[in-house]
Amino acid sequence: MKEQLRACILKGIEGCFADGTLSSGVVPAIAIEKPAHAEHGDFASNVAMQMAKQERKAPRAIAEIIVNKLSGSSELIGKLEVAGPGFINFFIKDSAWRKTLALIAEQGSEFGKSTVGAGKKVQVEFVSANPTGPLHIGHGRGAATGDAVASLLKAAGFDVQKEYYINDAGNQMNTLGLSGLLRYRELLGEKIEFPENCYQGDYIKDIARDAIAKVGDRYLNAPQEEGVAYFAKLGGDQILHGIDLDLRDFGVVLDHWFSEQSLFDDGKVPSAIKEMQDKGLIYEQDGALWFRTTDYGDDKDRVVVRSNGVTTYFASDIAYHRDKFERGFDWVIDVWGADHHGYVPRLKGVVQGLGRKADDLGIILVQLVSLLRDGVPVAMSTRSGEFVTLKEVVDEVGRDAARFFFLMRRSDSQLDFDLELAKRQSADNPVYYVQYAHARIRSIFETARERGLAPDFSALKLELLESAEDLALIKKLSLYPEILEGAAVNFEPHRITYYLQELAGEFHSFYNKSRVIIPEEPQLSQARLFLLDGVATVLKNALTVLGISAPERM
RNA sequence: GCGCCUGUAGCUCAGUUGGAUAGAGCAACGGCCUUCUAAGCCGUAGGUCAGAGGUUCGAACCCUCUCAGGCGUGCCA
Repeated sequence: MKEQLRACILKGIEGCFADGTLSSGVVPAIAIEKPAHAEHGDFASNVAMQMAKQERKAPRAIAEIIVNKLSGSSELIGKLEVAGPGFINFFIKDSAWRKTLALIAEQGSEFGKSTVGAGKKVQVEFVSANPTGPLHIGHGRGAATGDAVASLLKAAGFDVQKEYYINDAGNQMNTLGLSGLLRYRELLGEKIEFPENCYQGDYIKDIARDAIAKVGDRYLNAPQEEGVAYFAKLGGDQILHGIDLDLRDFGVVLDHWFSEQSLFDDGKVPSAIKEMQDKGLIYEQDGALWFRTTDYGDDKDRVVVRSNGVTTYFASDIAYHRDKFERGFDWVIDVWGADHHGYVPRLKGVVQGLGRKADDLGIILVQLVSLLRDGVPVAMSTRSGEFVTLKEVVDEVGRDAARFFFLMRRSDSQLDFDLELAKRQSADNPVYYVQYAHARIRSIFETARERGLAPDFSALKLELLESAEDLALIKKLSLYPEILEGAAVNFEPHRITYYLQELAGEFHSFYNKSRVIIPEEPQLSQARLFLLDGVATVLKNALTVLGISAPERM
């Protein structure tokens, strides 16, 4: 709708140049916005104000000229006004709005999707939690965000792959192995002082028990290194498997799992370091190798290989991101916890060092989640192992509510997640509010059928949809495509949750004011059924893109 | 110290990338079910957009400074 209008205005201005009513010949970028107040029309543009300088005329005068040119020139525009300091207000004809409904019916689940992505290859990497413990609620927000962004980008026409990076190569794996080994020895009767820096959670004991079942006491008296290696492998595999299951229960299915260790096995870490050395981006000092991240705006250079010869996590990251681009991705997106924000400059530096643009790497920072129960904070401490896991949350509130709540806020603002609110089945709870709208519509169709009013959209009289409520709903529906696209390219799934609440609200208002099944007015009934079918389609499309179900009945 | 993020109604948050009289939900108060799902709707009230300057026709949004909170600042991951 906006685009059509934009083309219209452009044609009008060019027309003015052609007949001499305007003279500068310079057309500014035409901004079209949706005014905050209905009396300012469906859309408004400030082109006249933008042209004022070049034209050497008062904005309102320019606006008048354009309005004269435009009036009657399009079947889109019903009424035009010059207002305020020089705005042009556009009132779109109702008939033009109603065309959205036909479009929705025609496109169905495709409605809202676009092709801006043009098939560009994008990778979204998210969660990527260390395989040293189960996913907690913070990972849940990252998972919901990454998954939603991936599916938004897909809807915007990108070719998207979802990847999980497994940090299976650092110190933490030794710690995991040691934790397992100690619990194992403890279970076999040894008295153990369990170190504070080991993983405290009970899942470690489960791993130890599993080991006893598998290998008995084989590692009781074996050299410690062997035991640590064994438990690192066993624990890592089991925990990773559990993570995959938890994610699947949450509705998240990764396309690819990438092992950090494989970078070493395939020699990709040294070759990446060599490339950077050859480019002069890595230098030696104090026996260590440093990457010149300060060339790219970082506070200080960063160590890649320590003086003891061991590579850092950063070295793996260089190799990993180099590998991503070598796999042919045009655009690489990382979803991180906001506590990693300090890594942004150095990784942007790496990407540029690889000969890419800084923007070829997109980074989404996901802020902390505070868990509440009826407004009271739930105590959480990762150190003691008393964290709340994603699985516990999903089991308690359900997948749909959990996903919706995680996506309700901008990812870089902190999130309060109230378990009791998420479970509540009332208007307080936005998930149910939205889903209820969908179920309600389906229920109306059910009732219509029972009463012998079979939907028949072959001879529609859409002009009967003329009430304020009818049109408000239609206008809200026609907004969906641009909302979807904006949410995708800005990595902002919360725009969809807000839109859903607005659309559901518009529907509930409609419902309380308008009747759909009216025996004495079959044509209006059919038109309204057609309208509601469109509402249900858009509700479902938007819920689906967030990975949330649209129930038929509640 | 330096860097990043945040500061909008009592609470939780939006604000279409600089537009017209700053919005929604919750909480509060008052109404609406013999009618297609009350898991719903309507109304009332609520604001120094942290503060101070600046940029311009126009600022919650851009620039500078100040204040408050969070995070980061390792040859850990």
